[in-house]
Amino acid sequence: MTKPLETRFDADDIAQAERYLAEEPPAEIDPRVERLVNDLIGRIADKWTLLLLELLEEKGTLRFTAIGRQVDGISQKMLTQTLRQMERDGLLTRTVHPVVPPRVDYALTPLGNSLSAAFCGVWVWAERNLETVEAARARFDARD
Amino acid sequence: MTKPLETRFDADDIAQAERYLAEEPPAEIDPRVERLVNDLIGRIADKWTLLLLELLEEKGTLRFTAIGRQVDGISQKMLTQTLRQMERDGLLTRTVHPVVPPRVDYALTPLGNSLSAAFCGVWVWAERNLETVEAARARFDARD
DNA sequence: TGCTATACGTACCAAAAGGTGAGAAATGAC
DNA sequence: GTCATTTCTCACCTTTTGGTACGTATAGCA
Repeated sequence: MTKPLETRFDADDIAQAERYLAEEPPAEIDPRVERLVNDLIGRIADKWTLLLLELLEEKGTLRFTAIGRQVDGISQKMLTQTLRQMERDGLLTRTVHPVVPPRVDYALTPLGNSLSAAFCGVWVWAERNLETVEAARARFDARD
Repeated sequence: MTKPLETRFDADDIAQAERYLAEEPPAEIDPRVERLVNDLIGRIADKWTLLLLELLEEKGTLRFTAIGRQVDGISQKMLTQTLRQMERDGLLTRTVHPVVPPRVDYALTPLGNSLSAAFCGVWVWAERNLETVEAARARFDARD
């Protein structure tokens, strides 16, 4: 996280996340739907996806190399792959400007913004409980 | 998801998630902390961790084989590995009963519960936007 | 005297994920 | 003419991940 949370999540994002949390869940769940949801969770719960989501939420529209420079440790291959996947899932738009050298802009869609907002609580949790987790690990590793 | 969300997240969980969302974020972030948070996110944003978290939140205390039976597709090895990792991170407790045959109970700690609550918004998002994502994929795959 | 049940550890192997480096395509700067 | 620029794709290789199968300990039961 390069900026405080308020830079990345505005009042609307937080309001939407709260609406999600307050909302009535569906009464019964089709096992077929269940499988698809687990599948979807498996897809979006990916390190690079999460980091790109966060970055684009914070910075808005960015081009390929700019993203690469700002996400520490990502290889070009992973960047291309993750962006393509997110585009396929409808999380971001990819705009190719037919100029030379090529210029491609990436930006979150409303769907991408809503996912980012949904993850807001997880980021906050991670920030708040970082030390607790570190301490738990130290304790675990210490006992024999 | 085998049960509606209200089965897994009670009013307290949701209230806590809302408190997270409403809360003031820290003003500035140490790059060292940033690295650790990204690291932590990478660790918990794992398919099996998420599914175990969900299951234990829903069912409470469970023993090893019971978990294995209820999480579709997990191998014994992955189950052991994921449980051990979660225990190390302080997300769950492992209680060995010295009986024969052995009996080991797993249950979430308050920290585990809070993480589960933090993921509440993501589950809701996945449920609500499943069809949107599927449609986006179909559209993406269709255009040559 | 086997046989079963439970919760693993471990060794070996296959599959998947990911890194690296080359190349492609077109144009403006030198 | 050639060099850099940008956004990739592709092929090759290494690393990581995960599956399978087998071993272990021990009390109760037939």
